[in-house]
Amino acid sequence: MNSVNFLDPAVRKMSAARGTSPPRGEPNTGKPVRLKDVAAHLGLSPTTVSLVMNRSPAAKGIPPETQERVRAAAEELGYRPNFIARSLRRQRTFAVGVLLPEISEGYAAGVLGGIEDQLLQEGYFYLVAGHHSKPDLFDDYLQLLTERSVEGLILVNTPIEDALALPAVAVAGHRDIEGVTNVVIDHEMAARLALAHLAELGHRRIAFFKGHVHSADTESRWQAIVAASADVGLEIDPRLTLQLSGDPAGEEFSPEEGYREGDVFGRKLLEVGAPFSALFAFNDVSAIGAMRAFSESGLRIPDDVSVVGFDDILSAAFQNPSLTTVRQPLHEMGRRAAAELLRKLAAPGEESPPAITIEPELVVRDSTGPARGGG
Amino acid sequence: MNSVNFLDPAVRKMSAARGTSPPRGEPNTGKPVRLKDVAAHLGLSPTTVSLVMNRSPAAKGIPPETQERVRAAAEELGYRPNFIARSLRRQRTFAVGVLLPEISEGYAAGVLGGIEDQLLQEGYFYLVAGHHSKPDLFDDYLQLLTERSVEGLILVNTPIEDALALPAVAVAGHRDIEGVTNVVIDHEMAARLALAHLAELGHRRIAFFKGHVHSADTESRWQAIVAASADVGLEIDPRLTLQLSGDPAGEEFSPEEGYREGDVFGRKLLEVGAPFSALFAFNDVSAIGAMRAFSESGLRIPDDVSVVGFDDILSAAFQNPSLTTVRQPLHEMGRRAAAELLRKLAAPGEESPPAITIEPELVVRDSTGPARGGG
DNA sequence: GGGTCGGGCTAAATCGTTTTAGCATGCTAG
DNA sequence: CTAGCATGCTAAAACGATTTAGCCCGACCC
Repeated sequence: MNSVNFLDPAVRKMSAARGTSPPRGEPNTGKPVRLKDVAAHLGLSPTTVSLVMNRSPAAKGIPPETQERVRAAAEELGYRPNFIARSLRRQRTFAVGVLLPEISEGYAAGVLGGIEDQLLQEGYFYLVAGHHSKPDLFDDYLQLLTERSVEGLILVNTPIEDALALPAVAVAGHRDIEGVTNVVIDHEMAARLALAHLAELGHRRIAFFKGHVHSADTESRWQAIVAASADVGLEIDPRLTLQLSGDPAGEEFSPEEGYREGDVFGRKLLEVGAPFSALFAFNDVSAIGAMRAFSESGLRIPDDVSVVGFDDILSAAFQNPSLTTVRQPLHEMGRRAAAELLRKLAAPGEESPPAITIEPELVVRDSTGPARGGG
Repeated sequence: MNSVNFLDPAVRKMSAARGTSPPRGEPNTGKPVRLKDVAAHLGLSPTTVSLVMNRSPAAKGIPPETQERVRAAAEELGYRPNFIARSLRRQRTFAVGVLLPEISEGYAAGVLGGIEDQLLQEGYFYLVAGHHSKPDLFDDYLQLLTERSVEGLILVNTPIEDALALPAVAVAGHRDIEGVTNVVIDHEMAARLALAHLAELGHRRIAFFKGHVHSADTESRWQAIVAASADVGLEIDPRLTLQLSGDPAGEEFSPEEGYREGDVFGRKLLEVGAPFSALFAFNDVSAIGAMRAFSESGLRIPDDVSVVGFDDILSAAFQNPSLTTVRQPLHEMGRRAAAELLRKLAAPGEESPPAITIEPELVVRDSTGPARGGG
């Protein structure tokens, strides 16, 4: 555990940086070079070569001169250790499994990007399985990943029932599972950021879109909004609080649907008749839909109504006007999830936190402005 | 090769579907069950168990009754073969490597989704490495992937110099590399679709955004546009042809930059003074930027100017007006790339096509309409 | 000169499979 | 009675590393 060796990613990184690749000129002779070949070439035993290459503490008995010879030969022959063989012997694969609905979905792709960065930086690889939200595939892929000896799991937007046999971290996990750390956004902070911003602009009557009942985020975020409203002295008008219906899988519904829903609910809001000068939507797509509805009703944004979204999807910046929104740092969430998993792997016994909260960020753009008159 | 065995993905799929997981009630007893354990439990040799589990042709000598006993025991004990050990022995990993700039970028994520679907369907996994367009990382990751014994490579938007030691397929490959199959979009068809659509609406004077000089797509698409224009009898006015500058890495530049560039070039177009009734942009982000510039100059879309984009990014549908665009079927391109790679792996000797062209699709939305008056 | 110690290595077991080569046993054919 | 041949299995050698337990040799000590 405490030995510095070649299997250790840190050492791998070093040797990679050192350019251990075979000399430019020499063509790759058919078969790869094995440890045995290097040993034979030097008239030494594989043991010796292995000890030297891994900088094993047991190699301290081997004189520096021999060590140099070994390393030179390895370089010359273009020796690259076979990771499979190593994994088998060491019972370590330096690989983790990632379960997610599907990659093309914006949310998961963003998180995956963060996971990717962190893992590769630490010398790990990962295997991804997209289950398209079909629960029976969860188990199948869990099996396959386990067969492949992944050391841990990251679940993105993947609800599971039972405890897992491997260390795991969940992003947007919808349940509390024993031993699984959840990476969640700090809803209190998100609500505070958005409401403080609107309050500062003079808005007093604010409309809200609540998320679908089945989404885990809905309740915690709503409670945070209620609390933050009280803090800044705002009253919430139930008539101006609309619950989106969306689809049962939570974030899974298609952007188009969410957009259309925002449009529909934006109109509903106008029909209510109660005055409001701002909308805090549950997510960007519904905010964009609502903006369209408002515009078509002749309201100008932000002059007549300010709109705040949630997520900061790519197109938020491209809207006209561009959308003020609470950014979920998806990349960061992926990074943190990966980092936490690696921590668990490194310290198997230790207690790990049940949740890691990530700070959202308010991105102020052009869809919010001062409230007119009474707000 | 022609034997049906347990390592064969097809067989794996079967057994996975059969629900070979350990009985619900029994808790996972610490260590996993090995082949040897099953053999010991039955009083048979590991050989026999292996032959049966793999449905090896050599198992024909083993009576059905024994085979049944073996399978029952495997199921009962919850035996799952260790993939690592298998990979070592068989010299097959059923894994491929994917090199791409980064996942969060819309293009690569879309393609990766397609790769994912196809590979998992065929029983393969994949290892992803994001090189952030740093050429020195290409080699490093290539090394790491090779060490991990991937069987082939898929390069997404990853320009390489030399031939590769492994079977490979490139998506948006910027060069012709010996032995690497390129998956490319059918630019001729794309140009025909867009221009026919505009011509049909009566547009005669069309402005164009050309891509950055370093992007591989730029030249082929432009030539396709020139050819298609001739076909429908349109003349191209050089004054209305603006070359985007973007960034050297081609598609790599950030959406924000692309958007801003579209805005700037949209204005430039208006300053030229030559009349035009439609714009065919190089991609959606520049199209969206240009739409903003046009709107701000008091032009109405599509009444005064029609705009056609390229790519069909998520936000194209959310624009106001929604953007008519030529869709690059990224998912499909990923699928095809993966399928072609698997084909190469299955038929090592065979010649493979230097390129696979994918058909784009015109998505007509609200940013295009009939040309007014003279077009 | 015998014992001990350290220096410089190596033999062999191991990880969990697959696969080749072949060993008993019993039956049949000649 | 014996060669030949199924039948039903198994021993053992891979695959390519890591790692434990020593081996051999010379120097040193007393």
